[in-house]
Amino acid sequence: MHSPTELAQIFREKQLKLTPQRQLLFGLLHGNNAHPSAENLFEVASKQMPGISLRTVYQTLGELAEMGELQLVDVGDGAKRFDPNMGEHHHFVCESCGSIHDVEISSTPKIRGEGAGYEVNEVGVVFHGKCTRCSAAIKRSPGHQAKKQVAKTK
Amino acid sequence: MHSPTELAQIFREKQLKLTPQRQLLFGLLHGNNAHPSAENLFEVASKQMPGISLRTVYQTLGELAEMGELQLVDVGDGAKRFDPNMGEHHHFVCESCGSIHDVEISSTPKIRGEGAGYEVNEVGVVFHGKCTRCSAAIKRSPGHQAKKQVAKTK
DNA sequence: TTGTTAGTTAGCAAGACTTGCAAATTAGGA
DNA sequence: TCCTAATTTGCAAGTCTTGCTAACTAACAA
Repeated sequence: MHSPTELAQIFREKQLKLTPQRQLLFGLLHGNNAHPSAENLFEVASKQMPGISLRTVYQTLGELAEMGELQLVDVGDGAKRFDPNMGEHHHFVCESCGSIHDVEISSTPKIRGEGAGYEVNEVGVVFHGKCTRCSAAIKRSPGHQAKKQVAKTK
Repeated sequence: MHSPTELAQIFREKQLKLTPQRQLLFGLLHGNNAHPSAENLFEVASKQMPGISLRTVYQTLGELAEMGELQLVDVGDGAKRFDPNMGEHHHFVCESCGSIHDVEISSTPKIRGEGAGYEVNEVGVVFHGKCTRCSAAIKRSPGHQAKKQVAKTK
């Protein structure tokens, strides 16, 4: 996604208003590689701007996604995640702490037997496993699990 | 997933009862490659057994999934899909009609730069595009889209 | 065939995540 | 400073799923 400054420019050109809520969110999202959900962002935003509405967060995220500034990531835990990294990449989901990491893959998989005739526009790859931190934590203290960080009971 | 007969055997061994509801669902799922949602199955089941509860469908699907008889597929359209095909395979989602197809891939993608040290347990690959039928339909009548089959407004 | 009981089903309420709607605000130009 | 279209809010409502519990029944013994 573009920088907050560039986004301001883009919004101005589109006759969209540069509200404090939007500016705050631009800042929170820029360079954010934590793959936050709308709720996550709302919590953080609320600290800097008490009173901001969750509805506004959803609204803004939706607009940015529609403008191609954000990528929606769905790891099947119930809530959609927003990723400002628009470069081609895939995701690793830690089944222990729930964290999501951007990863690159050696080569994009292809459907075997092209006879199928599918017209592929996009390929999504999601790895599930244990992240470096959790994997190490388990080795350190067998029998114990790292605490959930982004835990979701879904 | 095992055949209805085999499942009956497995359930018996586990002291689980062979209710008509379960037997009906075993039959509806066996060999089903349509990737139905709980609601989908409920609709079909209701025709053969009016009065069956959606709650029961969820319950049974959950049990089968837990027993490793079903695979949960999430294509991000809101509802979980159930796939009795437990063999290693991936999915193609038609963005035109919403249908989901099982596909095999030429080679499982790997995370680039193993230095990351992730412990991968599972890799999910989802292709998005147009299925053979929809792709052909578009060529036949430009400007028109095939009707949604498994449409979801999510 | 009947009785017993642990396992099941059916309903309904409730929870999580989103979105639609309408009234109240406000950014930004005149 | 004034105006107006764009925004923000709060709340209701919708979708998918699960928790809870009373009523029911498959499975087995007598």
